[in-house]
Amino acid sequence: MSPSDRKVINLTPTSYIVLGLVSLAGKATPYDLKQMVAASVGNFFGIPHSQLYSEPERLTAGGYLDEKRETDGRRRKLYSLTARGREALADWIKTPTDELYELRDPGLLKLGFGTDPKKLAPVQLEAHRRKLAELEAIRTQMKMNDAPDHQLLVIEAGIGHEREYVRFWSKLVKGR
Amino acid sequence: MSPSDRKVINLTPTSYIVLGLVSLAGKATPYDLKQMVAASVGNFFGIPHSQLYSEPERLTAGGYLDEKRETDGRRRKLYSLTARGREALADWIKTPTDELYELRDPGLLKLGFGTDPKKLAPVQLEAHRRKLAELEAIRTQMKMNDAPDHQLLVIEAGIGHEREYVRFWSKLVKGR
DNA sequence: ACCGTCATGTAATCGGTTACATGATTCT
DNA sequence: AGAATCATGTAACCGATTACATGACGGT
Repeated sequence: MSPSDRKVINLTPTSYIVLGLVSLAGKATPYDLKQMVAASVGNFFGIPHSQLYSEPERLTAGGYLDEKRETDGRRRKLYSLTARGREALADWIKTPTDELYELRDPGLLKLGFGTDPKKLAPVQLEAHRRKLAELEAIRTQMKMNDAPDHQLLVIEAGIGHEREYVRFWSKLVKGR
Repeated sequence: MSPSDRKVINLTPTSYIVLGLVSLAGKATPYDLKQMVAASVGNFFGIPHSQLYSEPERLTAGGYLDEKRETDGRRRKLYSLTARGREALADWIKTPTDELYELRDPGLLKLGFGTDPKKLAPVQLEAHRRKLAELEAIRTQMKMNDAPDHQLLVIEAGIGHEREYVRFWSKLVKGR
């Protein structure tokens, strides 16, 4: 593809996730991405697998990724970074942001609209406890594998939040 | 509109926010909704004002809201709940959910992809401190206005999370 | 050889975002 | 009266979700 028919596309958070993961892997198929997402960002929000097929296509159209199809039976699509993609990713990574999170929490939403906390709190507490345990298991795993420090930190941030949630819903279970 | 040409629509979290706020207000214009959002859910995630025009239309088409236009000069649209809307909202509120949050945090994302924490942490810390102060101000305000307990709780959950963030980024500022 | 699960993809739709535009108040 | 801000809306586009579908592989 010549630079002239490169389509102008928008880079969304999802785009950077894909670029970042491809960068970590060197080359990746959508399925590889799916696995990597499940082990990392997927812990905090879901990306449907179909988007891990469409987003790389978009990024390829924009000139950020390079797509190669295998020639063997499965003919999977293999993506890797172009120079442009590498640069865009590096720029994004190195620019600090003061943007805050977006938190969509159906439990808190229902609470705010007046659901009975006695009914809701136990269910949420249980779910958050499970999630907390999951994250702690991941942390243990990462430590064993000598995962880089910054990745560990992200999981630890998640653990901190889950602890906070557990405290919060525990209070409500007890009737505050 | 007769029930037969009621369009089948999906109720998303946004739908319930609109239904819930209309319920609290009795009647509301999109602009009223905008104000209410800013004072509540808006603290945790943004809803563009245009959606507070389109979503009520969708809900009206689905038979959940009733739309009346003022006859005076401004001819604003006034929405109120239909029986169907009231029922859908009540059902949603009273059904506990074990669904967890979705957290989109650009700061954590960059951290995970290896940004320099020394650069990022101060910026994030500052932003979270400001947000924390905001939420605390809202809490004070709500207490003075005798806001219902459950609404206070939501803000307090937010405060808990902001404190956690402040702890987290503080550690990183200090170089951990 | 068959069956279940893992893996790989496409199509259609729709909610949500961005951009554009203008009318009504309020303040100086 | 003019400027600035508040308020109100529409239109176009696109990223994201849902649903549909099939191919490959591993175990029994």
